[in-house]
Amino acid sequence: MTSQDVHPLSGPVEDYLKAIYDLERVGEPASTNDIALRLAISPASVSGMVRRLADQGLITHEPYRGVRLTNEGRHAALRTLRRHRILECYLTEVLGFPWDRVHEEAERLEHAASEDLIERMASALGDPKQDPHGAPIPTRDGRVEEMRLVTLADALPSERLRVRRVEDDDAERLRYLARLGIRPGSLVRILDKAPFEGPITLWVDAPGGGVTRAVGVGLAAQVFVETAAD
Amino acid sequence: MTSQDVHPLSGPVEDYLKAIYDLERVGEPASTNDIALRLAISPASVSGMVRRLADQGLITHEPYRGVRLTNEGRHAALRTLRRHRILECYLTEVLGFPWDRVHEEAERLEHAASEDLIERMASALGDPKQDPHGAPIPTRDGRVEEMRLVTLADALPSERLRVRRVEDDDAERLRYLARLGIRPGSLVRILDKAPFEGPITLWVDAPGGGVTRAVGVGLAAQVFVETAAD
DNA sequence: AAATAGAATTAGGTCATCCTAAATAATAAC
DNA sequence: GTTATTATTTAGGATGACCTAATTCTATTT
Repeated sequence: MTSQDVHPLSGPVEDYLKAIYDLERVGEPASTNDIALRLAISPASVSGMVRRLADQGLITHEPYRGVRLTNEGRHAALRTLRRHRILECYLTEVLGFPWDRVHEEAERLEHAASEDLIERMASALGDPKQDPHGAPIPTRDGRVEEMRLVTLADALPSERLRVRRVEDDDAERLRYLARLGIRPGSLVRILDKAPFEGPITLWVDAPGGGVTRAVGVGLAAQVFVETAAD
Repeated sequence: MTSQDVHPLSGPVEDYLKAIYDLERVGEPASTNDIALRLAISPASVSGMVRRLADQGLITHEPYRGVRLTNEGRHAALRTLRRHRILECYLTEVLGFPWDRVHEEAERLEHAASEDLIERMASALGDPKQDPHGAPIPTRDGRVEEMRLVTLADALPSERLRVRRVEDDDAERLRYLARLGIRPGSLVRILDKAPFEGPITLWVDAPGGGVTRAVGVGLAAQVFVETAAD
């Protein structure tokens, strides 16, 4: 019987909680600046909202040290994340949305869709475990296993790597990655990493032999990989 | 190249336009009070919003005489109406939503769904012409044929009548109508209209012979019928 | 023509969410 | 350990969308 069961959270509030969840996942409490950067709003605005979220018991705030989700806040964030990711799955798999446009659409729908709608979509899909970009979908009761993955920027040369997840927040990046053949499930191998943050040369598996590609460190940091099983 | 192509309309604005569209359909320009009643907000708030809508060129306002949609406003209203009704169809037909709950869900989603999403849903459904409650769905380019129908409260006894449409804005009413066997497509005949706004006695066609039902005038006024071709 | 009922508007607020500019606190650099 | 840099917060505003209470307008009734 927590407060937001009665008053549903506003769109902006849900966005803050998602952002904080994501920043916190890296380890440190989320800083005002990071939240501002991620939501593309001014730090001053974040300060204001942070107070309100803390008042509502969704986060704890140690001034100048950052912000952490309470259990209630984390649950709310995971509910929104589940909505978002189920929507992404549904839009791609059932309605044929292109890979690079589901994020934006889901970003708006997630605040308007009822739990009931989301669960109907989830059932229609057979309860998917990952969204189209490889992000894990929280369960109804708020569990996720966030696999801790290495990015392509951190991985070492010569091992065979399986792409597991790519950041989905930039449509153009997604289109480019798709053109390179990099998407969850792809098999890649780092051939070379140029020094001074230079380009990373990759072998990318493809039907009919692989191809060689080069990507910058910035892009590589948005691609999460795992050592390939076989 | 009208203004709202750039700045999409807010949820509340879309709701005002829908309400005005619906009120205007009856003939007279929409009055402040009627709009307020329909949106369940105070008349004072409507006065304020009306000024803004007029400034944006979505309506014309003759003070103390009412409000009319401009072409631009009408188009916006019809776009929203199309969204709403396609959503209702999709929710019932594809996702199995119950009859009485689609309105509420669509009411929220219509402000968040992109045209693209709506058109994908429409295609998946084979471009439906009516929503689950019998309301006509505007075309992409903003055409509707609003059939002018008579309500069950105004219809005369003894003719065979075909239910064409029911108001969808009250879930409880919809559940009750369904229990009575009254939904678009149903065949009914008025057996008796008690005086002084008294109950209307109906014969309602049903599998395995018809049944007799009685409804109040208020309810009957929410049911639109046509003389049955049979 | 004056009085009055009802509808619409204005006046003055609130709340959530954003903003910029200025002030302050924490951290890092010398 | 003072100074500079950077992060954060406060001060003061704006906007959109609502509110209640008071006022003004229109239309109707006498």
